Amino acid sequence: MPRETFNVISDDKRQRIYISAAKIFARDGFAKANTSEIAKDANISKGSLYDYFENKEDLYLTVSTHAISESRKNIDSIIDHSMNFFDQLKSIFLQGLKFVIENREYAQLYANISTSGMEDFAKKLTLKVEKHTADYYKNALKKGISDGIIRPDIDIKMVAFIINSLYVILMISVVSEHYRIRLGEYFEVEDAEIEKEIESKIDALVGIIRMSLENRKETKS
Amino acid sequence: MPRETFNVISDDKRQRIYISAAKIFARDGFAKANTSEIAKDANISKGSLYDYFENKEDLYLTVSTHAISESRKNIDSIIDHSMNFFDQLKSIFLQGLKFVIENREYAQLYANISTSGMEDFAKKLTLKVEKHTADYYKNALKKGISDGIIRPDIDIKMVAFIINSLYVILMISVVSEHYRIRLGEYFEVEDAEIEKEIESKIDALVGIIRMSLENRKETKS
Amino acid sequence: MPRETFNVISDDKRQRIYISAAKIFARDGFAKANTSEIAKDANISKGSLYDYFENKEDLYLTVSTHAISESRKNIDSIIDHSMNFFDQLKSIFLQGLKFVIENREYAQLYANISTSGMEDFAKKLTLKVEKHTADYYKNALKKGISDGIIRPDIDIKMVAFIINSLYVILMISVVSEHYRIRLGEYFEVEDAEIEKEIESKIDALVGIIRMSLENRKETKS
Amino acid sequence: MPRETFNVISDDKRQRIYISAAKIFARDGFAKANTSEIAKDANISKGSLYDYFENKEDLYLTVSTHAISESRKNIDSIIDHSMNFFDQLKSIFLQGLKFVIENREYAQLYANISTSGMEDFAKKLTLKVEKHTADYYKNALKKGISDGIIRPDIDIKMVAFIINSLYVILMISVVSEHYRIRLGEYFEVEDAEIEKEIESKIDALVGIIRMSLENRKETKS
DNA sequence: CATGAATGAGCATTCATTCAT
DNA sequence: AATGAATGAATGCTCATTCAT
Repeated sequence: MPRETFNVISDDKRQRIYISAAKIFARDGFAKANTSEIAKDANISKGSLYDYFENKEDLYLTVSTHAISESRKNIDSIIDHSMNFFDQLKSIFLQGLKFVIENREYAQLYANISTSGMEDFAKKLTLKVEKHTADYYKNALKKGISDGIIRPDIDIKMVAFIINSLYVILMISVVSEHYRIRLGEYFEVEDAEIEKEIESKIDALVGIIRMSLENRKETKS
Repeated sequence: MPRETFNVISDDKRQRIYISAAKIFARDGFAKANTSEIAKDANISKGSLYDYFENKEDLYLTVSTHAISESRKNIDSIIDHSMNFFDQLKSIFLQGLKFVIENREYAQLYANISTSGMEDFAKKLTLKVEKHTADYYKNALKKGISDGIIRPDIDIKMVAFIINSLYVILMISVVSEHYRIRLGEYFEVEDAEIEKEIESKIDALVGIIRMSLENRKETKS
Repeated sequence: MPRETFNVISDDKRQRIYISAAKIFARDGFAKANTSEIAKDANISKGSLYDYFENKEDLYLTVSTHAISESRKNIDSIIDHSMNFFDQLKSIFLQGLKFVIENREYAQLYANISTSGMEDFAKKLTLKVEKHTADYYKNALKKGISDGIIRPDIDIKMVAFIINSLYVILMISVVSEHYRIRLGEYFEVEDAEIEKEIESKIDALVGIIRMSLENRKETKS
Repeated sequence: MPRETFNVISDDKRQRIYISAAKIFARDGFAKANTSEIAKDANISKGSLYDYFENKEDLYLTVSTHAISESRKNIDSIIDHSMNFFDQLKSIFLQGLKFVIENREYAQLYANISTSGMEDFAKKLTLKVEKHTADYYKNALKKGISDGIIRPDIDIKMVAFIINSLYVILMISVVSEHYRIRLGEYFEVEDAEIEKEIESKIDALVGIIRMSLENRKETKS
């Protein structure tokens, strides 16, 4: 929904806008964020911002969509469908963690969509994000079953939901103060160690998932 | 942190303030919420609001703390430590769902703590909420192990974290537009059916958890 | 349409607002007028202005309605229905002129309603102003006819329209630069003498009207 | 005052600018009108507009002058100085009405000059418009007197002023919401019938003027 | 000559907070 | 203790005008 002009400007300028808007929206949330500050931070004028976007909401939606799209591209780029499902999972969790650490604002923008007052944004953004991921998990599970490495009696929808829920919570635990503190409490680690802790626990987490899903007959044979 | 006067006023007035503030903060989020509207909705004057609370943040903190405390009391009241762990889990999930449906605002207030701009609130609120829950799960798991119904080789912290994460996501999926849409996509149901869907899936979810944790030797014997 | 609060404040403050708003709206027109300047000029805060009025339009409408109502009250107060119609006319024109000179802003507010972009205001204001005046003229003319001093064959509606049109143009000629220059050109006088010129010509104008309307039979008899 | 470039461009482009600017200034008034919209409507760039005109005011002045000049040319073209004065009057009113109906924007531009905030414009525009008309009426009246068809005892300046005032009000009553409503109230007709009503009343209006001015001796003889 | 992206002063309106009554 | 009028900083957005291309 950004105006035509936004697609015409230099890549550099467009990037600065993405970065500044992501940073400030991520830090302050939609309502508190200040469009003037975003313009100043991106080193453009307020007027230009409104040449590129219809209004604050349009800017927010655009930058959030961009953030989500980048996150997805990042994950998609490392998925190897020929890999064993559980190895894929591990790659996804590790790569996701890496991306979130390097792009905290993007994860925060994602987290904010679930907030009060963001219902309109959720209606416009959520489906396009989640459907892709849900479909991936469901298909990968089906394939795992037909490949004989996953138990055929699982509830695919439920398992997909559970796996992605754990992914979401882990990633948000990097960028949200609340979830950081919560994770620190569960794992009994200091704030500064959260990222390392998460990374070190991914193996174990995928192990638990594997233990629940793996086809035992397969294992025995 | 509310002023002393807040504890002196009639229970009815205090309740009205809790209800109105919860409703409006839950609907709009902290930044967008309007203190005048809260005062009007609670049928008190703006001046009184500022007699009871230092500022908007104090009001928010107070009402959120109240909401979280109510949620906890509700869960605690139905926990029966003598029950089988998995049955306790099922009770907790069902009771939590019921409470969230009846007190959507409370769950929304909880969800909002994880938002951008709420870091200060998280620092003040999160620990007191999560520690209690984390401790419960860890102790219950330990007891399950010593009772022989839970495999002794599990990572207690991790399992506690996973179980509560699923609880949190399920509850937030009732009240957050984003998570509702997401859950609808995973389970392939319409928005209107979300609550029923969650309720109907709790059995299966606890079943999966049980399958992963249950002590097989015990089962075999 | 002003808010309740506007009726509650001190008369002095209310007057200051009327005066400042009338002055600035009259000087700049609706679009160019600055609400901050009005507040400052009235010695109140911007916030208060918006406590009293919903928005700029509401303020404009309120102050214009007040201006028109004052103008009318002023004329009504000197109309003596027992007087000869032509003498009434003369009183009205003279009194109107005096009021306009002393309350230029009020006349300017009236003049502005006819401007481009003021259609919405006209729809809300015009009828209530003009109906009263139109009715007065029509009734006074009817009475003049039945009293035998006005020719019975006149087109009452047309004559009422003509008389009021001349009144309107004369009054606006005091306050509108355009109409001042125009009147100066017709009467061949300098700008500084406009008011005196108008006053001195009222006799002649009413004389012309009388000449057109007076019942000649009556005169002859 | 437009820049030289404005006289160099194609007639078509110049016309488009006149039409678009007249339309938008007439609709919104000077302050509210948007130069970007005018440029877009005229199918030229904003930059070009500022190549042709110094600023918004220059554009306004130029287009208003053009509008007034067109109005005058239109009237002048049908005046037949050899005609009886009252027949000339009738022609002028009828032709003026026709022109206003077909060129509403031009009449609105004229009407707007009398508005608050337009004083500078009035100083630059009014005289050149009104002097021509005032002179015409004064001369025509003098000729009428010397021809013996108009009473020699009239106040020529006053009569010229009155006649033109009625012309002005009638014409503005077509294009100004305020004056339309007002006229509708005096003549007791619906808005949709205003134009027809004015046309049908021109005969009567000129009749009244004739009755006041006509030389009775002439008539009797 | 023409273009339209860029600028930033300017403005209507909101809202947390204070304080006189 | 309660009230709600008063305050003014803050903010989203507009638009006349400029200027590099």
